[in-house]
Amino acid sequence: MPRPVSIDRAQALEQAMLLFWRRGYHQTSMREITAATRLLPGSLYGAFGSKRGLYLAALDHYHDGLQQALTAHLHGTAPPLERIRRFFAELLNGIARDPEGKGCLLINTLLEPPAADAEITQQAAAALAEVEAAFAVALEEAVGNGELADGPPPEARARLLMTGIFGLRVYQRTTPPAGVLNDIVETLLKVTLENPVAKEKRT
Amino acid sequence: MPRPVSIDRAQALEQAMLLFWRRGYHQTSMREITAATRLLPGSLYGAFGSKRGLYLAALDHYHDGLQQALTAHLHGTAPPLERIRRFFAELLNGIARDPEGKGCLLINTLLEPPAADAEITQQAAAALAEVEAAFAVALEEAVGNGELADGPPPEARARLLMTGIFGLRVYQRTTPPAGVLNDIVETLLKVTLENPVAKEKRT
DNA sequence: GCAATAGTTGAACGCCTGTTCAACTACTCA
DNA sequence: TGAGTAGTTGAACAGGCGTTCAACTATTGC
Repeated sequence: MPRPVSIDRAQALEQAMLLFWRRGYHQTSMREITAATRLLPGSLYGAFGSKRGLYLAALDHYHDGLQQALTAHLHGTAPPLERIRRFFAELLNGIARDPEGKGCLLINTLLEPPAADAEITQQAAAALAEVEAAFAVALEEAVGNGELADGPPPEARARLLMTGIFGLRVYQRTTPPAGVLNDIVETLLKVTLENPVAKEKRT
Repeated sequence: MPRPVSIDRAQALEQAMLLFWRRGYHQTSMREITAATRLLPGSLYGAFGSKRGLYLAALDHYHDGLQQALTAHLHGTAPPLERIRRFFAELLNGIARDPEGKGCLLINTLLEPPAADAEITQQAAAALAEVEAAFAVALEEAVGNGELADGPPPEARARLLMTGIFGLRVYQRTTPPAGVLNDIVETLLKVTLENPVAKEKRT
């Protein structure tokens, strides 16, 4: 009986997410979103309820993409340390392919000032915690493997890697000279993953 | 001949800085600033020109405070590694004393979305670069000292420490369980400053 | 005591914001 | 085919924004 939905929710979400990513929550106006999505305010409000609702949905959408990246690079069957290295290589790749310097939407969200909106903060933090958990699993595996010597517990090492990613995203905004970010990752992985008294490396 | 200035520029700057720190640039309105400083728009515009001018001045004001902290903790005469450890201890202290989770104004500035305002970004980045330089000096001294074994060059180690600070500020926003930030710093300092093949530690 | 000077005052400006809603439209089922 | 239904449309709303400026006021040098 009713008129069928004709708006492309997924497409709208993608456009809105890109806008929020580029310009942040408060600096993105609903009018910009209506322009980018070619939707009118009414449709947008019908589909997402409010600007905040749209942001939460955009965060979810970003989260989906992140999970795909995790599956592709961190959950594979390659040796765990190599998977971690690949994940960071992919991260650097992403930064290089991001001349606008958008960074990571989740991290941007956490740092976007008020941090007063508990639900939004919580959602971003939870998504990032998944990455940390994936690191911890891979690290534990690596220790079990003999690939990685004992040292700080996997959780501590995972947190250090996360801190590295977070820090990298801040560093990125200082528009550092080329190569600096790569050097940072190299040093970070060296001190975190190469243990001094390491058992023989597999060649 | 003229009527003398009666507004307290320093006090206004301090209040404005606190507001920007707490709520960010775009979410702080001039009206809030007039309320907090008990100044009227005209006086504020007379003294600082624009909201942007006021923000740049607030950034400078924050920078002054940071330089004092650097002098107090990083430029001392204690052994360099100990100075670095103290600086981080002070950082953790500051975070613990910041229940609002304001973080660091410079880092907040870098992550505040558009990053389009080159001058503002530049000013924040320059202030942070001073900290990095101070780390590098202390690290070089430590290597010269024998306190710190060879390893990654001082610049690389300094960048890693900065990345750690940046990452810590993001972590802080996820409202992690108590002790996690301390653990991160501990691990970070361990892997960065304790070299496996280190020469004898001075006791 | 009186100009001259410049800081102070706060109402007002135009613009932009997130959101609403009554009219309209396209579709389905009987 | 026609009634019913719900998605779509976009003008309009109230309120907030950064900023301005003409009137006012406090001070100083003569």
